[in-house]
This record gives sequence, structure tokens and C-alpha cells, in this order.
Amino acid sequence: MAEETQRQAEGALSNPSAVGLVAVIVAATDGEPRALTVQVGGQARGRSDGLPAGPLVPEHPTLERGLRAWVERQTHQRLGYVEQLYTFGDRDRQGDDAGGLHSLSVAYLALVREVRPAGLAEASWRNWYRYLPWEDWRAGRPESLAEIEGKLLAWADGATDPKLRRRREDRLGLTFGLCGGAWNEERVLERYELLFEAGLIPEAQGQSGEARDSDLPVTGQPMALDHRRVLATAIGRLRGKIKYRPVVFELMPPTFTLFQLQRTVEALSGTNLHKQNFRRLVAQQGLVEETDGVTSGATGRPARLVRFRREVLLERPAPGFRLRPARRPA
Amino acid sequence: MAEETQRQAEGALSNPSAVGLVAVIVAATDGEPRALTVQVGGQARGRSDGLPAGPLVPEHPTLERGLRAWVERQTHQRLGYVEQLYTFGDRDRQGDDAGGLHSLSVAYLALVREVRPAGLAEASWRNWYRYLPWEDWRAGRPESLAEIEGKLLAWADGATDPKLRRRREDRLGLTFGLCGGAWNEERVLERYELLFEAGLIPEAQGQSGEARDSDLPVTGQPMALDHRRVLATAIGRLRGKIKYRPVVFELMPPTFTLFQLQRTVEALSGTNLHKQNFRRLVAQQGLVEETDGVTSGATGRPARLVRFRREVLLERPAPGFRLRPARRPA
DNA sequence: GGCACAATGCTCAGATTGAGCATAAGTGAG
DNA sequence: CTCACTTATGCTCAATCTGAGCATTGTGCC
Repeated sequence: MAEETQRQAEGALSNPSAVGLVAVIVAATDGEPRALTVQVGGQARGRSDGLPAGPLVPEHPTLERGLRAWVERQTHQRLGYVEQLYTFGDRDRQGDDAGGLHSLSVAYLALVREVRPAGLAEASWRNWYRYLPWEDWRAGRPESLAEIEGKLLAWADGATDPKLRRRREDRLGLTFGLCGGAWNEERVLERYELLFEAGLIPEAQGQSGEARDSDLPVTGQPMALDHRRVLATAIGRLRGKIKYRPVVFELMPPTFTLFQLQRTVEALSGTNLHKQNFRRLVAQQGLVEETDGVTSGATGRPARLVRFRREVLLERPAPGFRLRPARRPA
Repeated sequence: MAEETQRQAEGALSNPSAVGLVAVIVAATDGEPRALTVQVGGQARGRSDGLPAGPLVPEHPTLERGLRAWVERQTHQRLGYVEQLYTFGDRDRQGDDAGGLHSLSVAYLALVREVRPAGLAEASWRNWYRYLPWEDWRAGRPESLAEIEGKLLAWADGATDPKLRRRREDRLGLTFGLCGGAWNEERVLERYELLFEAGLIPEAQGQSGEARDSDLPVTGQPMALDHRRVLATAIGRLRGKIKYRPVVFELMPPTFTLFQLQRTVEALSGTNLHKQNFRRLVAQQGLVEETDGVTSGATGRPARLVRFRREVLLERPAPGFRLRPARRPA
């Protein structure tokens, strides 16, 4: 085996691939989660929103540093937290086939602290729920879900093979909480993939040239290529991460109120939290320390300004917001 | 920005990369965690253990399916669970520079159920703690840690810049639980990287041709290229995953005893668990169901054989073994 | 039968969690 | 100036979960 392995590994050299980087750059302002988008696409398929994507720059020693340099140069945004998300390499999903070369995209998640006007004309910050509206449960169950669920159930029902139908129903329960399942806010990608398979995502038809405007309002704004999938991956990852790592603070200004922090966490996770319990959590974990400042101007009692306590990283094994996933009613 | 982005993205096509796949194939037999290794390396640097690595096969629609096909063909092992781990692309760590091409490795974690003799001569199953001995705390704190810690402290102390020294000490606390920190069994990669930086990993010197045998016993058996880093990534990921996904069952035979299950979880996480509480956990989560079978032959009361309850996937949002990370003594 | 051994059952105090009530401290209207 | 309103913050309480240990039940062995 080793022989064969080695031979093949070297074979890869004569079989090079086109590799690109994609970045999901996230910020949160005014309690809304935003991603940096650009306009992409030629005149053929029309222009559409996309994620910033760039080449793999061979000058840099690591992929991450290459990404940092490239994004910082282009957006003039200092990237705080950067994390590799996933490497996408589906032939049939990439959209562009790079003429025989296998084409890969290494996707990264980046968190930035401040939202500048995004200097460059065609880049803009967009609320990420614009692209995945069913993920926002902050105002209760999204209305659009009713319609989506109907279509999903029809899709599951449309399977002639009873085994397949059963499996589809199970997946609906698992991801969308249908058929007696519970909604798990982390399964963003699984939900998107399910919608994709069910044919409810226009991008799925994109390559075949069909235009399907009908589903736009319900299943969200499409993006170029497979970028909604990348976005879904990022959101799911971030929603998981905030529970055991204090990454939210990468999105906060130097000082903030506990309620602003809560709003940000809620924005990311797409759910609402119990206010008093949230502060208890933050206090217990020692995630923040008070400053002298207080808010003013707004209505209501002024709130104390706090700042992130970096020391918590050394004290706690997994500091974060352990928002328990909703327990199923026993 | 969009313009520039597009131009550069297309630029990537004229700047192709060599891409390979690496697999960490994990099994657990007799309560020991094992990884499939092969012998790699030419005569120049001598042969050493490595992970199975192969080319990116363009025929397959997805990376994962390519990996599955390739591994199954080579090892005759049916891969159960497969998960993408990370894409490694460090210029200075890869070992082979592929002559100007940027070279990437997409690493995967695979869990297999049974350990066949691994048919092929040069492939063999190895206890993974052979490569990362400090990660095995099942028999208490590993002895080798004393020596490792000494060297790490010396390394931290060796920083002339007091700020840097402080940072190194913090990292020691965070990863190795030194300086008042706690041991977190998930930080496998961070520990490995720290040892690497501290110069305690022979592979770090590998490229410069130095031979350092002195550290072998304490810092574990080296591997080819950067494969220990890949292994560390896999272990860390798996240790995290078992807490909220029932992936351990991919490693178990169709029926097993609760204690065998516990031994497997312990093998992966490298820690010991309270027996009674472990069964309570498993029972509460509904992870298994009883069969009619019982063990026999061994000493002591026979144990009931159980099997994995697949339905749990549909019932619980995050079924797994929530072994709480050790709380710091307040 | 009696012993060693492992499986299994059960208890209990302390910590964590989910939910709500109560109070404090501002703003703006009348 | 006072009241109504709004948001911040403090505190309680029951339900549940966790960590740890004691007790009992089956088997093989002598």
C-alpha cells in the first residue's frame, strides 16, 4: 500500500487543482448579524450577491495568513478572529469547472470588530438572515417556515420508495423540527442542504439556466455559486462556537453593555434569551469586568459599560454562553 | 473590490496547486485507540510511520466520496463515519514543496468498526498514544509529562522579552495545565503545536536534517512529514465530538457491554470515567437498548449486551457523552 | 458454601438551570 | 414636581443535573 500511496501522492503533482479562498466576514452592529458581500457575476447570468473570494496566494507561509493579508488589503478591515471553516470541492456544486481542473475552495470565517462603510463601492454589509430567513427565530417562529415546511413535506411525500420517504421525514424532523423533532439552531448547514436537495434553492437550478423567482421571498435571497452554503456553514459553526469560546467579543466594541452583548449573542444564535439568566451566566463565568462608564441618552435606567476580561481564557476550560439547546418536552 | 476579486479568483486558475488527501482512520479494539499507519519515506531520510495519503481523484463528485472510494479500495476497510478535518497548507511545514506549486493537504477523519489484519503488508494499526503519549491520562497523569513540563518551562523562561515570556507561560497554563491552569483533553492540537514551537518535536528539525533521538521516548514516536499534527487534529476533534454526537458507536461492534463502551470512550478521551455515572448517562440519553445476550466466560457477573439505538438521533438534539470538562476548583 | 470479582441499583448533597418577582434609576409628559 | 414608562439590576425558588459513594446481585472458582 505504501508504494501505491506514494506513487499516487506524487501523481497529484501532475494533476494540479485550482484552489481559491472564500471568506465569510462577520460583524454585528445594532444587534444584527452581518456578512460582507460583493457583487459578482458577468452579464450572462446577471450580477448577484457573493462572498469575497480570492486566490490562494503562494507568497504567504500559511493559508490563514494569506487570507488575512488579502482581506485586510482589500477591505481595510482588521480581521480579529479567523478560523478555517471547510474545504469545498464538489464538482457538481461549484458552478465553474475550471476546464478540467478539480477546483477547490477553502472557506474561512472571520470576525471583525467595527463596521466601516466598507470603503469599496461594490462591497456591502448585509444582514445574513436575508439569505437564510428561516434561521431567525428572534421574533418567534419565522412566518416563512409554514410555507417552507409545506413544500418540504410535499417533497418527502413525493418519494415513491417508502424507505426513502421515511428517511426524508426523519431528516425533516432532525433538521427542521418537523414530525415531532426539535429545532436545533446549530444545524444551519443541514437545513440548507435539505432545502437544496428538495429543490427549493434557486442556485440548485442555476447551472441548468432555469429561473425560479417564485421561491425568492420564502427561501431567501440567492447568492452566487455555492456561497449560501458557505454562509450556512459559517453560521452553524459560529453558533456552536459561542457556547464554549468567547468569540462574540471579537464582534463587540471595547466597552459595551450586557444587553448589547445579549443582543449580539441572540443575533448570532437566532434565538431569544432570558435576560436575567444571561447576565447571571456572564457574571458567573467571569467573562466581563465593569468599567466606570454608563450609557446615557437612551430611555430607561442607564446601563453599566463593561469590557471583556481576557483573563477568562486562562481560568476557564471552555468559557462561553452555554445556551442549552431546547430540551424536548419529555 | 469585486473587480479585483474576480480577476484574482480567475488568476488562481493560472496558479494551480498540488492537492493531496490524508486520512486518519481510527478504530478501537480492546479498549485501545488505534490509527492506521503506513511506512513512508525513501532511503534518504529513512522510513517512518505515516498516515495513509493519496491523491485528489478528479473522477469523484465530492472530496469525501473520493476519499471513501480510495481508502476502501486500498485498505478493504468499509468506512463508516467520515468527516473532513482540516486543510493544511503551511509552506514551511509540509516538508515537500512540490517545486513551486503551493501544496495543500485535505485531511479527513474516518471511523471504522472492525480491525481486520489490514491486509496490506506495510499498513498497520498503532495505538495512537504511541505518537502522543502525554495525551493518555487513563492511568493517571503520564509520567513523561514531568520531563516535558520541565522542558516547556525552560522554553518559556528562555524568552528574553518579558511579554513573550508571559504569553508563553499563559499558553502553557492553557494547554498543559501548567501555572495553575486545568487540563482540557480537547486541546490536543494546541499542545502539539506548543511542543513543536518549543522544539521538542523532532519533525520540526526534520527538514534541516538534524537527528534528535534524545526526545523520542518522552515526546512520542515521530511520524513522517506533518502527520502527527494531522493526528493531533483528529484526536482533538473526536474528543470534542463524542460529547454531542454518538459517533463512538461507529467504533463498536453490533452488540457490546456498557463497560466496553465506557472503555472505548475513555480510550478516545484519554481519561477515566465514573462507572455508575457513565451508565446513568447512557441510560438517560437512551443511547442504547438491551439485547437478550449476556457476556460469559470472564470472571465476575456477566454483563448484558446492548446495541446502539439509532432512534436517538431523532429524539435528542445532541446525543453524546457530555463528560463535563474538569471544573477548576473555585 | 464462601470468596473474589464485575455488573447493576440506589442515594444524597451540591451545583446548575429555567422562570419569575421585586427594586433601582433614568427619561419624558403633564 | 410628580407620574408613567422604560430599561437595568438584584434576588428567590423549584426542578434538574452532577459527582461521588454505598449496597446488592449474579458468576466463576476453590
